[in-house]
Amino acid sequence: MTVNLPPVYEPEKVEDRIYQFWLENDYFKAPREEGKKTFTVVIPPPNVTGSLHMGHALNNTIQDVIIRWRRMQGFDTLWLPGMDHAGIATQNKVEEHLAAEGFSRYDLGREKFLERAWEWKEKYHERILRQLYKLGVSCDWSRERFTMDEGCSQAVREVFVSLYEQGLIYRGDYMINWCPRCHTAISDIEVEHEDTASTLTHIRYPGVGWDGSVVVATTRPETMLGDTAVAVHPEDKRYLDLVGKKVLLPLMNREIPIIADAYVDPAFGSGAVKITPAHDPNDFEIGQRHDLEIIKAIGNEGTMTADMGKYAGLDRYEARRQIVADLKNLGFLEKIEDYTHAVGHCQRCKTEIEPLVSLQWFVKMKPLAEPAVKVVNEDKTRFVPQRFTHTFLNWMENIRDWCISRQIWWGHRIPAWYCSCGEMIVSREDPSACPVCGRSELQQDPDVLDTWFSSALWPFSTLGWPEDTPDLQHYFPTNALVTGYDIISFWVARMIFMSLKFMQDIPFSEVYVHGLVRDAQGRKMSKSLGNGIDPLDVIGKYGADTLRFTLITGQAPGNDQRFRDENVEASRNFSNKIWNASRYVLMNLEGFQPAGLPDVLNRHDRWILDRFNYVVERTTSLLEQYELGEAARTVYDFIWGDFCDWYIELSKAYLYGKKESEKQRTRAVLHYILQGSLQLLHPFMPFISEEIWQHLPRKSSREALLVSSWPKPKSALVDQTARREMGLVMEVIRSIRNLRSEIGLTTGQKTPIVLRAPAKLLALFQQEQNFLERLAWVERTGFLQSKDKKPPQSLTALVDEVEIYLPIKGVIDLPQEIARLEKNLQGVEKNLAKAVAKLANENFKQKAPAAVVTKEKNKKEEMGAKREKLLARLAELRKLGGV
RNA sequence: GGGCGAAUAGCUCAGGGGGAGAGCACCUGCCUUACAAGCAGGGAGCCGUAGGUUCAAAUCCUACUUCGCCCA
Repeated sequence: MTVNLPPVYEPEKVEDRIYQFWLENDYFKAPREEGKKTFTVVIPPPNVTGSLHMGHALNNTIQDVIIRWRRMQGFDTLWLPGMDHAGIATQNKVEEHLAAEGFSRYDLGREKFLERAWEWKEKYHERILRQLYKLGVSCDWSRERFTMDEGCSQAVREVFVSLYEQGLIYRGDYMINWCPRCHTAISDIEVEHEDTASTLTHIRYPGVGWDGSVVVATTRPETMLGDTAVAVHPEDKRYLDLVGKKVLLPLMNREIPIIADAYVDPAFGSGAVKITPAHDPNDFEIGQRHDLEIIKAIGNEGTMTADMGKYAGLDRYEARRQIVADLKNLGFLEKIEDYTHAVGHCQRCKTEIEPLVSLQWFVKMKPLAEPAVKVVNEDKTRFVPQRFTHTFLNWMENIRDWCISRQIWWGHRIPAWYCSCGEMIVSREDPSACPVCGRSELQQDPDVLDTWFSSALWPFSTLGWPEDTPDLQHYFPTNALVTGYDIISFWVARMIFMSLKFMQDIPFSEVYVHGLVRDAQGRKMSKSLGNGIDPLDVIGKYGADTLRFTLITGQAPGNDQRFRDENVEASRNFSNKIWNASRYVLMNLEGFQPAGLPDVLNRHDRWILDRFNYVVERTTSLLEQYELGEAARTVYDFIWGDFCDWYIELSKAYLYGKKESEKQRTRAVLHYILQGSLQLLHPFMPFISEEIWQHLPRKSSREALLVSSWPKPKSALVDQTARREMGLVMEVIRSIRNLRSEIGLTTGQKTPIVLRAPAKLLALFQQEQNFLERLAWVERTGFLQSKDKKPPQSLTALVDEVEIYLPIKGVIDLPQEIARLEKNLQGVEKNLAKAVAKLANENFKQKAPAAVVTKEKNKKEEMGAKREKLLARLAELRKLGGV
């Protein structure tokens, strides 16, 4: 074969073609082979709101690494892709878009608005798909799903109706979080709390039928209009007499009772708190306990309700100003203090949340949460890293009922219908008539379900549930779920309890949790800061492999990472290194027919094979532990540090030499190692590895790298002797290079050296002479037995028992050489002292493992010998210098 | 207030009970026929502070400091 590859890797000429090649051959398609071990991952469906950001790139790269590796390991592998309709987020986007055209969703009406939303979905769906292709992910596109497609919608309806029938979904007036801008209820976890500088307003409520007054403090004076009680702690002596009496609510002139409730913190403020059941979650609960009236002071627009007298219709903030002013004028204002507290904001639009009481649908959480807690406690579903188990359990154990209705249009409409006779029908099929009165004019509930309701079913709805499909039987439960720690409670927790409820099984056995991708300064990437980096830009500039490798090597489980240009360049350089190493091998492989490893291998071959074998074992074990970053670094170190820096350099002596048998043997090993390296590399850098693989001579011409077999460690390749001997040879070469560099020799200026060593080691270096001279720019090597006389006028170095002499023509720079050796000696003495101290300790000798003690003994001997030699050498030099 | 994480070379970070690591940056020398996106060499760190466990602590435990995140 002829090889004509450019000396710089050009990913843009390779990646699209390779992806197309994979697609055309259906390599990503899960084969569903009966009896074969499966490995399933469902994608965290990206929102169809816009385009993918760096977090998606990380998330999908991690999944692809895992999936490609498992596929190569021979699992029946399914990576199921899809996207999420992202209710509020998408609706907001579409509304923004409409606003730019000058109208609102109400101008359009529900049906037309939904058409626009679907158009939006189609557009961004396409866009996201293209981005995923660019990233190189190996999803089974034939099984792609969407949370609002027919099957998923079917699943949603089945779950809703079934939970309703079991009393686990109910409709009721409860405290919810209302976003006045999105005009919808949102669940507790969609509220982001943020510490805000505010004020604490102290208001005096005068007694009714008794002398005196009670002072209450609030951060939200405007809610006082809806107060229906003042509460104190039952054991608070200051107020014992007052419980049961009444106060007059200023401005509204309403008489409200003083009640006792243990919720009240007697140490806070005056120990008395105003109770507004309609506008505070805790007050609401107190209101339930004491059967208090609920008076809505603030309506859905964030303005004061019609019953609020002169304040009716005012914006809540404006009302606050006026109320405070009025209280002051009327003498009810006690004082105003600065105060910092957490204020809830809408996750989507950052508007301040208004707690409101309203009629919504809820999922009763307690019965669903308990089994979920159980499976996690029993390790049936395992979080990696483990500490995220706490996040999950903490949330699950303190869970409140889940508000699932949303007052928007884009999403799964609630399958409840109302008849004018008062009947409510919840049904799997759209009802045509009221079962009670027979009327056919039924109104479907206008609300849609929380987006997370459908994503909670994702691991089984995508496999065909509620139908009992072959895919569902074969691929469920899934194996790994890969996601960011920010959505453990939103998504992971809900999948677990829904799956337990409807599949009677866990949805996945492992949850790999990754962190955020931040900018180079460690800030969160965000639109408002404008510091986001588009993964497509990086791919355009450096290629997808480079982006992937950067993200993976920056990845420590559960931790955030910074995205820095330097790291991207390092990865790009690595891909170029691989490219050029492969070029070298390929150039030397013309006419080569792979036939496995030769029977006779020399020391260099045995060394690199031993190293490779170790790297296979280590990489595999790191992947099993989800230590993807470490795994990638292990492969990097091997390819660059062992294969390129050493084996390829060693191989040149054979390939450029005359012996045909040596050429053949070396070619076989180069081929073997390159082939194996590409396999280890493939999950991380799929494109470049596949591209090179396609140029590599193979037994079968059709085979693609991504369906080749993941290497397995082989005990036959383990070679301690080669490891030890080559370790020594390499160390000696490094020492010679070091000596040469100390005196400023360039690679062109070759020097003779003399090695002095015990006979058995001398033999090793005589065998390696050619390589040593090549790699250390040596022109002549002299060999001396330990008993022979040392050469004069030389620089020296010591490796193990090998003394290295670099003869110097003319005069050595004595002071410099003495300083160098003294520094050397310092290090040796430090290590020697440590070893001696340890060995002098009886406890150490008794309690430390034998291997450690032996090691320490060897160290002591080695360091002792080294010290002797250095001292002798120093004495010599000092004598020469007359010091 | 409760929980979690981070603190290691100038920078960004791995590692993890027994001789301090990488990449980048920096210094020196090299265009050595795979690669200057490269090669060879080098300097550089009481592994946050204080205690404790241990024969042995950068590593495990406790407290503290600083920074960050989550929950109330």
